[in-house]
Amino acid sequence: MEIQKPRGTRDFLPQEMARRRYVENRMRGVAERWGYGEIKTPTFEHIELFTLKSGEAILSEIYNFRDKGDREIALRPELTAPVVRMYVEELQRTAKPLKFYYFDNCFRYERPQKGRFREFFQFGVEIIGSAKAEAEAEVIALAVEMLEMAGIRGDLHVGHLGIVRALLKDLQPEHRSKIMRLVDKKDDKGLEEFLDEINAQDEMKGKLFRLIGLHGDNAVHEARELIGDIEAMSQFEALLSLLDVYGLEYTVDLGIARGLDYYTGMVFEIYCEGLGAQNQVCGGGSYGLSALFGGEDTPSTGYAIGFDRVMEICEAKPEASKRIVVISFEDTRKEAIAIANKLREHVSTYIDVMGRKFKDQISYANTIGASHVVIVGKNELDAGKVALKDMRTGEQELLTVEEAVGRLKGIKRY
RNA sequence: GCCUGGGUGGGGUAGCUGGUUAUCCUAUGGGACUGUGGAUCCUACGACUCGGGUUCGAAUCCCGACCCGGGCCCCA
Repeated sequence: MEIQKPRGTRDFLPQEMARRRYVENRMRGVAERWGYGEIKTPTFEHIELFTLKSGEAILSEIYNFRDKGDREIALRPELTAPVVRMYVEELQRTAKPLKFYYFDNCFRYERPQKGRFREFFQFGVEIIGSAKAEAEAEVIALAVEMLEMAGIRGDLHVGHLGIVRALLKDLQPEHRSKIMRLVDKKDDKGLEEFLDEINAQDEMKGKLFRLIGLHGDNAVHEARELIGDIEAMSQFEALLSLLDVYGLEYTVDLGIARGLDYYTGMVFEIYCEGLGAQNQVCGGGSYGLSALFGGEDTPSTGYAIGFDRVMEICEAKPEASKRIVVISFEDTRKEAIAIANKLREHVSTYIDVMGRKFKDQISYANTIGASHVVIVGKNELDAGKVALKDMRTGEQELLTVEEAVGRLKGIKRY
């Protein structure tokens, strides 16, 4: 019986890895230019980290196990919780704001689908220590630019939980959470039923439905009329005006909600075409998690990009690197290896390891798409030179190794 | 966890109203052409996802598992 990879995991071959690294590096470049520093956290954590954040319900979708020391361990299903844990554990007394980015694999026990795997990759950033609209706007702008660098233009939707929450402030906390979940699901019918069930006032009901239905240019003004002059409203307006400064296009959507209480205000999502049911490539918002993990309250904001979904739709193609193949004969193998080693200081160089004959070596060079071939034969060596052959034109010339290196270094990639 | 479509060599396929040795293309290894590539020829390798059942006989029909795709649920 042949062993297969576990369900929902993937192998990446060199061609695909080249694409992934290319996009990854472009995203890294953006993060670095914006002054964010890379961090790395463990692949596994104590399971409480994730149940504290998301509740016991996530256990069914988590890879967990008991280790030999009888600790309950989980493979990380996301990276925000580990980052905040790291902050609480060792960085609370450092200058704010802290700006981090990460790119790593995460694990969730879910049914695989298009754009959904059991091992998947997230590229994310967190900015820790600021509750200001400036931080929120920066994070959103950074997300958009990162996606643009990957060649992706999505639909940006921005909302603010504080506005809907203010409307619900007199309700019991459990009722509020339940309502936020229903809003997030866009389950209007369920929402209506639940509101009836708890005997919500008609006035509030009406306002709630109007709020979450607001979209587009006038959404903010209408929201202000509905809800009045509250702090969340002002901050949201401040945020939107900053998004204008960044030149971003966005849709106001107060229907973006989160059932979980640690979200503090701004939330945003970016959607793309071509992904089927998993059309969200990026999600983020402002949150307060550190108190939950035993630290001081620290406002933060961040996002995570679904890297695999980005790769699914992006057309970015790295330039193919040039490849050189050194070709030799039975009586010049050793000299050829030495020459190949010199070429390797400057260009990607192959040499036969199959004991192939001359003609088959050229044939192999052809099938792997070598741009040039360096022929090391007795005739050439006697003249102190090698033959450099351009595989595209077929032209060939006698050069010293140094001359050949110079020639190859000057060649543009293609 | 639910609904739905599908699994034939490494890749792509024919066969699938049961009946010889499972078809073809491609890729790969070796060889021929004995220091100049994509060709040609020879040769090798290599599959019915797995397990039950029906049958004289199953790639083909039935059931289950596994895997892949699409949609739900979830989306921290």
